[in-house]
Amino acid sequence: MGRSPCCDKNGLKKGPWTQEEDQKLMEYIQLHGPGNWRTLPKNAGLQRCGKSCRLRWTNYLRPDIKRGRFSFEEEETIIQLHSVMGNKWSAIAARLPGRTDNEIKNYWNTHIRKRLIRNGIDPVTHSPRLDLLDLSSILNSAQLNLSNLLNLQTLVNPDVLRLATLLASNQENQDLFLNNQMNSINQQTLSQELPNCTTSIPTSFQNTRISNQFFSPNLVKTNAQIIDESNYMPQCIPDNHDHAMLYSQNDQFKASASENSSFQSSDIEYKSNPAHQNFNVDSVLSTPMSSPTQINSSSTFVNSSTEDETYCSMFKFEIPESSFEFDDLIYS
DNA sequence: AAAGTCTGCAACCGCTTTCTT
DNA sequence: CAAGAAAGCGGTTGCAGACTT
Repeated sequence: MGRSPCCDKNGLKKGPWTQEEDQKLMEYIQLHGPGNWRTLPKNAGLQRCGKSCRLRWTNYLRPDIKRGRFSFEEEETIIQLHSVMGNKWSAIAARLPGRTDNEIKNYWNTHIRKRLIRNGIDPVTHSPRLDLLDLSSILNSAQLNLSNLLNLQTLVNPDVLRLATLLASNQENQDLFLNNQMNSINQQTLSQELPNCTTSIPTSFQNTRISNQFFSPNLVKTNAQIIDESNYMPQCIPDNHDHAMLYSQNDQFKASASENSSFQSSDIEYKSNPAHQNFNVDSVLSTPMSSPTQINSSSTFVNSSTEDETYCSMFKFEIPESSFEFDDLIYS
């Protein structure tokens, strides 16, 4: 069947609306209400097609539209809903009173999407972009070298062995390995350990798991600065023994930690999200820096805000000496 | 200061879904 | 039930203003 565009007719105006046109449209709708868009332009004295009038009304002139910058809460809602619904802008807009689907779509494309990409998060899947992972530091490790892997083949996780065969291979294979490694550790090694999060668990895997399972409903977000910029990238395996990074697979949290913490409690500002019911930063900040900090669902904080719109949340914790042993990769 | 480039967003396009006759 | 119109929807475009060179 197909329909020709409603604005194809000669004489109908296109492009930005003038104040006079807006006024005519609003006055008409105030008198007659919205709807019947086909006849509306003629009756209202507008040289526009009905569709153009409808869009102008629904996206701009409607009295219940909230204008202005999106709040943190709105942005969090958009990200969370998008992770579930994808590009269903109207469905997302239905849960954000006063915001139109067009506005949310624009905001996503111009702000949120870019920020997620910048932070190493795939805006489509809301997962970390493992293609950005740099394996070089891992592979240069004395404990994680090729000979070790091959010598221990009877003990280690089969996925680790796969690494040995993939060392000279391409990035895609490396990604595959890491995905498998993460999944197997998440689902098998850690299943009995959580939610206590003992420090015997390889820290990076431990927190990847935690953030997904326990923190995602309680998003805390603020302007934040990464402590160690050089290490701010999606990374699941500690790059050395006293520093590790973590992030969640759905952009709910990102964090980094260092045994030689470069920040002190007094340096940290934090904001709590009202939606985060169990937020309790004091318990973390009161924990002596020298003692291991156990992570639990009520222990989060964020670094001080910066000019940059790099949003992230951070967990502070310490990694015990030599916590990341090669044995950590062995099935328990 | 001028030209070029980037960014944000309103508006449009065309396809799909829903409604009306 | 079918056909056509209206409305809904998501992707894309174009332009004004901001920013950079």
